[in-house]
Amino acid sequence: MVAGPLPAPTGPGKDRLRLWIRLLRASRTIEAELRERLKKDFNTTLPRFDVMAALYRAPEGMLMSDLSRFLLVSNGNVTGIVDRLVSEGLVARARRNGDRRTSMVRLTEEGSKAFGIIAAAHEGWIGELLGKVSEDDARRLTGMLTSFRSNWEGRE
Amino acid sequence: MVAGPLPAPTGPGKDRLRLWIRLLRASRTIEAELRERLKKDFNTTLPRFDVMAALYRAPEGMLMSDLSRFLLVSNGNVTGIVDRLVSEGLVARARRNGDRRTSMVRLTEEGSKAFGIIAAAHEGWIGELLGKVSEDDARRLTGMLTSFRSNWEGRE
DNA sequence: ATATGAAACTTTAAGCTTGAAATAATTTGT
DNA sequence: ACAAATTATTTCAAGCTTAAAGTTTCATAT
Repeated sequence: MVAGPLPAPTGPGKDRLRLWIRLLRASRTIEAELRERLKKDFNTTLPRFDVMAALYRAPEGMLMSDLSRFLLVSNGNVTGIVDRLVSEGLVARARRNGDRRTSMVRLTEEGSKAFGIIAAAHEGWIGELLGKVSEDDARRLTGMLTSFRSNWEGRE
Repeated sequence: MVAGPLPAPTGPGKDRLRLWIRLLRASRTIEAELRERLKKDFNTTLPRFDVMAALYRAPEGMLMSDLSRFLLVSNGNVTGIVDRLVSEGLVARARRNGDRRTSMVRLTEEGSKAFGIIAAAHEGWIGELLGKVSEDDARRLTGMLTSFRSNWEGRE
């Protein structure tokens, strides 16, 4: 996937292939940097951060399946990450009266406080890592990616 | 990381944060689709495909550390993936005369043939998945991401 | 009421991923 | 020549990830 810059293929379809390779390399590069900083500065991981970010935006809580859908990862995956966050006291599962299959997952007070601090650092990092992208280009790129997403969501 | 579309934050730095979120969601969406197709159609995985793609471009072979650097993953990671490819007969390690710490890793004949077939399908998939992105936007986006990369490489 | 099926979640097995520690071979400084 | 540092790689432990199978609970249709 992360194929290379050297031979510069040409021909129909190659432009999109090249775009994909660049996209993937850019996101992997940034992801790797974020992982490292999350580990060094806050002793946490990207998946944990992702889950906490989702929950932070949903004070009333989320179902496991909501988290899974929102984060684009499998059910079983979320189970493990939430288990660890619970054991660290950052997240709580609350059984519901209505449906005993489900539980509302939400940040604890401690989790919310911790996330606030990490999120502030995170936003600063992104500003730094993407600093060379002009505000203008950032908006334009975002627009293109958004239209990609809406096209995509018509699928499946 | 994969934070959401809903509240649409505003303020300085938010444009870049939003860009990053879109970038990550786009690449995860495409990656997930590719994984699934690689599994279903060829019973292989994205990491294996990545390694084979790198080796395909280097008929003379690559060192483990070259692979690691090129693919942006850790050393130990490459060891495992290559081990599995070797056990499947798709890749071979060749001890070198000069430096007995290293070995040249290359595709076997079988591996090269297999990769050719998979790569053709892969290129078709990308064309399909990114089909809604105009050639023009594709080139522009690629350009922006390329300049991001060159800025980045000045770091560390 | 009760079987049938669907939904929400967890568990499992296999593989991916990292950072750190361990091994082995080469290079460098003296 | 030889100790020390460096380089290339593997091993290890912990955690992430998926798809598939299993469990429990709920909804629906007789």
